[in-house]
Amino acid sequence: MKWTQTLIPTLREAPADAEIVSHKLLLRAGLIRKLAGGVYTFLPLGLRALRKVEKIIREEMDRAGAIEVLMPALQPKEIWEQSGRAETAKDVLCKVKDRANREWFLSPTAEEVITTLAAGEINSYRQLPKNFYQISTKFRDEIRPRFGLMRAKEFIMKDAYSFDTTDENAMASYHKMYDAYKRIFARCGLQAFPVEADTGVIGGNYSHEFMVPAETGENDVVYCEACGYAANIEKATSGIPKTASREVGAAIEKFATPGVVTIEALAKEPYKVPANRQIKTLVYIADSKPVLILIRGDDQLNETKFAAKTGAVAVRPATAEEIVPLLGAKPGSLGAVVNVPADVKVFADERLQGANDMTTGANEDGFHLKNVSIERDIKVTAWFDLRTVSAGEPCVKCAKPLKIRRAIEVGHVFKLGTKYSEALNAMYLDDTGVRHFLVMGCYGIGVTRTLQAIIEQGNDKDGVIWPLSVAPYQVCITPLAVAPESDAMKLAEKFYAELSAKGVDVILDDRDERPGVKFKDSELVGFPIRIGIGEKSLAKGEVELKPRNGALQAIKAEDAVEAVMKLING
RNA sequence: CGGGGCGUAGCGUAGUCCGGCUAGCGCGCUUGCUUGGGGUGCAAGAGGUCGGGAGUUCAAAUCUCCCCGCCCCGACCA
Repeated sequence: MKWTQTLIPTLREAPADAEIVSHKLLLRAGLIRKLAGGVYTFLPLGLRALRKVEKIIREEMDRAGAIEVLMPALQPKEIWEQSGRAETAKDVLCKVKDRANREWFLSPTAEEVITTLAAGEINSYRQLPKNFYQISTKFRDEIRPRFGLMRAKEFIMKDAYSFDTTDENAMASYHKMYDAYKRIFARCGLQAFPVEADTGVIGGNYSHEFMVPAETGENDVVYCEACGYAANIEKATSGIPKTASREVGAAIEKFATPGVVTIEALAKEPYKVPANRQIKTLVYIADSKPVLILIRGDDQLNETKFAAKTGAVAVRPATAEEIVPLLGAKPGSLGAVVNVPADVKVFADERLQGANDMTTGANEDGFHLKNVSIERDIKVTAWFDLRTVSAGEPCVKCAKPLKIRRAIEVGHVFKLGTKYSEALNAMYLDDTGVRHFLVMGCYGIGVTRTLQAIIEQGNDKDGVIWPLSVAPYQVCITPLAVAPESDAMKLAEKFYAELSAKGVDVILDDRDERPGVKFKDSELVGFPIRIGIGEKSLAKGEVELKPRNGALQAIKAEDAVEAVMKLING
C-alpha cells in the first residue's frame, strides 16, 4: 500500500474526549473515528489490525475443532422469553420494532439462537461433540460506554458454543477452548492470564476470564504469586480466619449510642468497640424482596457473591424509606437480633460463624446491643462467603499473602450445563435410545476490546508499538525523497515489490513530507519495522533498519530485504 | 439512572464570573517562496448558525429557562 492512496489521518493532539492512552492512540494513529458515544468507524489501518486479530482467532478456533457459522444480529424476542433472559438481561438489550410492531433484540450474545439451532439439527450422540463459533457485531445498551472500544455500545465479539453428551465431555470441550484462548492471546502478543470468575447473568457453574493486566482495566484480580491462584475479585476467596470466639459472656445488653451511625464512630471513644467486634447489618432488595446481610464490621460486602450464592437475579441496597418500616430504625442502628420480620431472610458471612461478644444495632435509632452471640441471638437463614477479599490476606490455597491488580477482561469461558438446552428443549438420543439434554459451554472473546488491549499494553511516548502478528502493516518503507526518478524512491519501490512478493504487509510512505513528519507518523502508528532510505546513508550504499522497539542500524542496501525477513521470521 | 464536568473552525484551546465580539491563538488545510535526516521558516488565504431552541437587553459566546450531545466517577459486562 502507498501511504498517499490510503487514509491515515494522524492527529498531533488527542481529542479531548479520550482519557486513557490506548483510546488516545486509536484516535491519534488514525485507526478509528467516533460516530457517537460508544459507536466507532474503523478506518483502513484499524480495520487491518482488527482483521489480523480475527484471523488469529479463526485459525486457533479451527485448530481446536470449532466450526464457524454466522448467526443473525436480529433475534426474535420469543426465544429470549423462553430462556428467561428477556427479563434478566433487559437492561443491556437493544430493542427494535418492525412495521408489524413485532419486537426484536439486536444480538448481545447468541445462546438462544445457537441452542434453537442445536435443538433442530442435533438429534444423536453420533453428531457430538460440536462447537460452533462466529465473529460478529454485538450490541449492548451499555449503561455507560467508556474508553473507546473498551466498552462500546456496538462491538465485535467472537462467541463459541459447545455441545456435548455429558458433563465430563463438556469439561473436555471447555479445556480445549481454555487452551485455544491461551494460544490466541499469546499470538496477539498479549500478556493475558486466566482467572476464576463469576458466571453472572449468562448462567452456568464454572468459568474463567482471561485478563490483561492494566491499570486502566475495569476488573480487580486477586492473585497469589506463590501458587498461581488467581480469581476475579467478584469470585475470590481467601484463607482469612473466622472471628475469634470468646467466653460466652453475659446476656445481651442495650446501650445508648446517640448520633452514632457508622462502624468508625462506634469504634471510637467512648464506646471503643473495634470494627472486628461489630456486626454490620445491610438491607438489600433481592428480586424485589428485602433481605438482611450480616458482615463483620471491618469487612465489605461483595454484591456479586451475594447474588451468586443466593441465586438472586437483581440485587440492590434498600433505601432508608424501605428500611425504616421494615426494621423500625434508620441505617446506622440496624441489627438482626430483634424486630426482624419472620419472612425476611438473614444471610450471614461465614467469617461471623461462631462469633460472640459482638456489638450490633438494636433496630432502634440511637441504640446498639452488646454481648451478642450470633448463633445464640440471631436467626441466620444461611451462611455464605459474602465478603470481599483484600490485598495481603492469606491465599486460600497456600496461605501466602494475596495481591490485587487491575486488569482488562478480553475473554471469558463458561461451562453452561443444561440451562439453555432445558429452556429451549435441545436434546439428543444416546446409544441406548434415551433422550438427554445437551450439555453446553460458551466462550467469548471481545475482539475489538482485545485490539485496544494490545495498544494499552504496547505503547510508548511516541505512539503504538504493534506486535508483528497484528500490526496493520509489518514494514513501513520511508524514502526521504519521493520524486519517482530519485535513487531513494527507486530503491523504496524495489524493496516494496520484493517484500510484497514474499508476503510481507508493507506500506510505502510516498508522501512529499519532511523526514521528521514521516518518522513521527510511522512511530505514532507503530509499524514494527521501518526502512529509512535517505541520501546520506545511500551515498554509502546503506539504508536504515529501525525496529519500532529497538535501535536503528545501518545496513547494506542489498542486505535489507533479507534482514527484514529475519526480523519478521524471528 | 445518581454524582461531577464540558460543548467556540478538522484537532487542541482563549474569551463566559464582570454583556460592548468585527470571536483570538496554536496545530492542521490551500497557494507561493523557503527548507530538505526528527512535526522547517516566511508570507498570503480558506474555514465559525460560539451544541439547539426560547427569553431578558439598545446590544448575548457571555445572563435566564428548556432541550440535545459528549466526557469522568458509581451500578452492568466481551
